[in-house]
Amino acid sequence: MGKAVSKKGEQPSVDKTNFETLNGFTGYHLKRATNLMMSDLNATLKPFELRLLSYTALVLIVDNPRIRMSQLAAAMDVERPNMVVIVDALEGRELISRQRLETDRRAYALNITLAGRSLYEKATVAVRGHEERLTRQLDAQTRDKVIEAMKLILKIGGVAHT
Amino acid sequence: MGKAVSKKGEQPSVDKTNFETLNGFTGYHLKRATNLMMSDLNATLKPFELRLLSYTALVLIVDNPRIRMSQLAAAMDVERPNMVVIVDALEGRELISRQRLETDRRAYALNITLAGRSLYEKATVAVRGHEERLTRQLDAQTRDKVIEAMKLILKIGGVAHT
DNA sequence: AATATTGGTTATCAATCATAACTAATTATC
DNA sequence: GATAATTAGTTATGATTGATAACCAATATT
Repeated sequence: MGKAVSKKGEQPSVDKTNFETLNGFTGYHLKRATNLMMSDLNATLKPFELRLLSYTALVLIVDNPRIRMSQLAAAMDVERPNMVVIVDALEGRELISRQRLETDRRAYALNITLAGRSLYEKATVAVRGHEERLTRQLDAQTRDKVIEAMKLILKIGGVAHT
Repeated sequence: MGKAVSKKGEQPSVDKTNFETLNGFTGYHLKRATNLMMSDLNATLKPFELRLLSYTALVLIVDNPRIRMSQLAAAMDVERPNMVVIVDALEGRELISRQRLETDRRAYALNITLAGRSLYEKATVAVRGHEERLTRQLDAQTRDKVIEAMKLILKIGGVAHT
C-alpha cells in the first residue's frame, strides 16, 4: 500500500523491484537469512575441508562418543546411504574411527580421533567467529528470542529432539 | 557441562542424542526452522502445481508488472538459465505472458494472465494459512522482532534490496 | 527354526544449481 | 558510421545434492 511503484500501476517496472508481498512472509526472511548464513558457514569451513554436513557429523560425534551411524543419520536428518559417504570421508581422513560394537556386531561405534578433535576445535573456533560476525548486530536478548522463536516453529511442525 | 551424557563420558551413547554444541549455534536453529517451513510451504503449494521458485516468480510478476526476465532472475537470486525453465513452465500453463519490449527487442516484459492472477490469489491464501499455522505461537511482536533480526543479518552479509 | 527387522552398504536416479557457449539486439568506442 | 563490447535470453551440459531400491549380515520376533 502506498509504495513507490504507484502511479497508475502498469509502467515498465525496471530499476526498483517491488518486494511488497514477499516481505510480508516470515518464511521469506528466514530463508534469505539462512541462505546467507549457510553460504558463509560453508566458506568458513572450506579451509578445514569441511562442509555443513561433515562438520555437523564431527560435532555430534564429539558430543556423543560411540554414537552409531544410524543414530547419527537420524540426528542429522540425513538418509543412511548419504551418511555412509560422509562417514567414509571423515574416516578416510582419520578424523573419526569406526569400531564394531561387541553388543551388536552389525553396528559401528563412531569416535573422534586425536586429529579429528584437533580439527574440530579449530573449526569450531572459526564457526563461532562466523556466528559472531553475522549476528553481531543482534543483542543477546534478541538472539535468544530468535532461537526461542525457531524452537516454537519446530515444535508446531512436530519436530522432536533438543 | 552438566548434561545427561555425563558419567565418565565413554559409554554407548544410544537413545538420547546430545545436541549441546549445535544448540549453541543460531544458524543451526535458523536452518532447522527454515527447512521445516520450506518443506511445509512446498506441500502447501503442491495442490496448485507450484513450487517455491515458481510461486515466488508469480508473486514478483504480480507485484512488478512488465518485469524483465533478467530482473526477475536477479530479484530471485537465480541464474538466468534456470529462470528460463521456470518462466517457460509458467508460460506453458498460460499463467504469465512474454511480451517483446518495443524499447529493447532483446527483452521480454512478463505479465500475469487472468488465470495466473486467479491461481496467484488462491495460492497466496494457502501460503498465508501456512504462515499462520507455523508462526501461530509467535505473538506479533516476536514475529516482527524475528523479521528485523533477519534483515540485520542480511545487512551484515551485504545483501541489498528491500 | 523360520520370519521379520535393523545397521550398514552399494548402485542408481531425480532434482537442483551452476557454467560455457551461442544468437540477437543494443550500447560504446574510435 | 563501422567495429567492438555488452546485455537479454537461450541451449546444452555438468557438478552436486538428496532420495530410493535392493542387498548382506546380524539381531530380534514368533
